[in-house]
Amino acid sequence: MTPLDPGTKTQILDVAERLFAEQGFAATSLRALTAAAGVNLAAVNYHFGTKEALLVAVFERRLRPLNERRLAGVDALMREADAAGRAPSLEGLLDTLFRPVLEMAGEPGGDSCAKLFARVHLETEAEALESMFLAQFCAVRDRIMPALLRALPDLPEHELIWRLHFAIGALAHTMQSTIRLQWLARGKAMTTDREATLRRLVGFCAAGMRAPASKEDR
Amino acid sequence: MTPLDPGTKTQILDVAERLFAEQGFAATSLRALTAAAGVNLAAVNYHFGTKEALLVAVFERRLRPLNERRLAGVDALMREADAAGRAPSLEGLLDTLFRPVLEMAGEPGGDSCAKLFARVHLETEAEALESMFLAQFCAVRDRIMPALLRALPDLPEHELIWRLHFAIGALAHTMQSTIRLQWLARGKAMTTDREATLRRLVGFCAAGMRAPASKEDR
DNA sequence: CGCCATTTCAAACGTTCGTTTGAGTGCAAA
DNA sequence: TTTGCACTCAAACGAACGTTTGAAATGGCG
Repeated sequence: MTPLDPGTKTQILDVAERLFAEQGFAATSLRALTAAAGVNLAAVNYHFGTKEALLVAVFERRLRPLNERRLAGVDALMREADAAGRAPSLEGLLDTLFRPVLEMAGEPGGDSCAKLFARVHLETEAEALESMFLAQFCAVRDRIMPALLRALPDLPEHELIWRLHFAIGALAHTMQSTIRLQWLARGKAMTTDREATLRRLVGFCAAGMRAPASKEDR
Repeated sequence: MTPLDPGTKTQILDVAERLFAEQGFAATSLRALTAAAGVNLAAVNYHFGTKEALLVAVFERRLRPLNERRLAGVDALMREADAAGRAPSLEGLLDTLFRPVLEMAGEPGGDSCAKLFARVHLETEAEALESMFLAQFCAVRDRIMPALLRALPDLPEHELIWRLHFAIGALAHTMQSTIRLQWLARGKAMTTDREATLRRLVGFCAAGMRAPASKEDR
């Protein structure tokens, strides 16, 4: 195994992330996967144990650095805000939450993982996956929620939860694929530049989160 | 088959919609499906042809009346606006777009279909499904887009497309299940009343769509 | 009743699945 | 050179899959 050779394990992870994203977890057979990866069929079970454990490994490889960047971003924004004696900026927090996801989508293979991410975000393919997922995101949630509460001091917490829920939905739907967007545009060319997408997403969600709460819900 | 007996075909549709939503299409076997429905294994192939055709039938049963209600709603709003000589209300249009989905989720079995709907919205399980899907939604898109353009006359069309995309994401994520919301709330009880959810969703998306476009994108 | 079309049924079809096995390979340390 | 270990490989395992088949029910109609 030379430095250029990614190695069997990495090769499996790369192909798995692509095929799982394209066809879904249950619809992707280990035979097709290992054939596409150019490795032996038994290699998956040797290196990862089971197919389900492979799915968990695919996610962990991407999610760990992604959420670390998010946490570091929130911390930096909070330090800045504390130093200046003011609340953190809503746009800054949303940017910190969204940017690592869009940046991951720009890495080689990351676009597949972003799609897969959006998929599994609403599937319960594996129970082991669900627990890993929740563990990964708990830290982000617990760190960003107080920050958002400070950025939006007039918003009741349960309203903020709903709106963050909506914002995550907008992010997930954006990550899923650009096919729906293209369809929505009826063939009209759309710019899918990362910074522009991020700016639009942040702008949309920031405005939505700042909307005055209806008096029935206040 | 008495009037109380839903009949084999309906029974299959009901159970399929539930199981597909809970476990996914590929992960649901026809054996488990027919056993849960209390019908013979061969009944699916007899009544629907293939498993894939069953999935299409599951969707068509729900989507047709849903999109008819949407179209009628947009037409009514446009007639009102034309009669009064003003633009249609953005909140009204979003309500018309979202309400039939939330109402379907309130019907028996409709919650499953809403989940399934959100799932397949980002899966490409079947090619026949994709074409049925697009055909169903083309009419809605082509009818509501000009209405939204009139409600937001200052917004460039490509900006509107992006923002509608985000709004659909928020809707889809809301429909998927309340589990993620509960997790976000860290166990704090959340009201999931339909009208309140609708009001929040409409308010969030209306504010997001009305946000001034950043000068880079104008 | 007897006829016919529709529907149900148990059984089997061939295929593909995830996983296991045991022999074989290459390589670094002893 | 020999031992040990990490890894790869072809082959096979039993189970489960979607689908097909042909016979048995079912029920309305002359």
